[in-house]
Amino acid sequence: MGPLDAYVPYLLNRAGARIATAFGEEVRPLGASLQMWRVLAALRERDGRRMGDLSVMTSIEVSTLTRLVDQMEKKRLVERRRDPDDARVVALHVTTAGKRLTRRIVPIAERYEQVALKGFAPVEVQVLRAALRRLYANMDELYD
Amino acid sequence: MGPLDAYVPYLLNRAGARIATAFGEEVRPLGASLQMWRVLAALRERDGRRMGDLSVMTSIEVSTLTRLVDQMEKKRLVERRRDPDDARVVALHVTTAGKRLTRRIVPIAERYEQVALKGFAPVEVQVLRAALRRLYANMDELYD
DNA sequence: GCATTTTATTTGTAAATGCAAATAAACGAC
DNA sequence: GTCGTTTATTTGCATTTACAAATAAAATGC
Repeated sequence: MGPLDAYVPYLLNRAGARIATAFGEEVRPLGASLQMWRVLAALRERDGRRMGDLSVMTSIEVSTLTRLVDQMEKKRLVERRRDPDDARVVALHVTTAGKRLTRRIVPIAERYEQVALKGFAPVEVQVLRAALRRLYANMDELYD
Repeated sequence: MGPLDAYVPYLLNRAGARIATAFGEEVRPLGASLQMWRVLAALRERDGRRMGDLSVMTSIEVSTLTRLVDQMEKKRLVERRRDPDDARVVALHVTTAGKRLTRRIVPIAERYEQVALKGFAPVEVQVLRAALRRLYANMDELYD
């Protein structure tokens, strides 16, 4: 193996860690955390997702997610609702306060993406997105 | 903001989390963790790095790193040595056992990169590396 | 050279995390 | 319809993590 800074998993982690830390600091004053934002963002796309699906989407372990959602419920950002058709599943719904907070974070998130991608041509961004999706899908195969 | 799976920080985190988890499971039977590997990899490149530099390189918070190094010392993988010229700094040195473990992990790490990049043309890999470095550097500017 | 500030690491402590076990509901076989 | 199995979520508990304060040594100003 060559130098560390040619090792893709390293570069990936390093870039991800830096964005995550910076973003987390930015949303803390709003009473939110990066992980909370991930949940809100997933629900913004489609409300009423179940815990398990949220766990997959956000890459947050289910047990961690349970406790994170506990906090978010205390803050009245989301609401747990038992699925009437299948009482095992819990669906998460964003409250009005949750939507308000989401609206405040969205522009911050947009700005972060812009900063991260400063100097990238639109094509380059597309290529990067495609590469990251592909990389993720490749790792999938290890789970069979 | 559009769909989540077009949001680069999301794609970045998702891909990174998946590699990290899978890799961590793989090295656990060897008595190592992903974070330990990061330290070993950084020292493989240059032995005797100081704690602060290791923290930056590995994206592990210094206080977390201290405790991680405690464990690694207990396992006799590394050794702390005070710098004789500047008694504030602690330099980390890999032991023989540490080198042995490193040699066992390197092929696993190589395999993981190969799996992650399966189907990528060499040029595409280079473009990805460049993009990730650039993205990291862009985030740098937030720290001024 | 002494006091002040800066730099490097560690420690205290609370919060976040992850695995495994527990709970609870639905499904399937019979 | 009951029993064993699978699926979804939560809880118990030990580990990891991070922020802030503490320690300790060097550099700086005077």
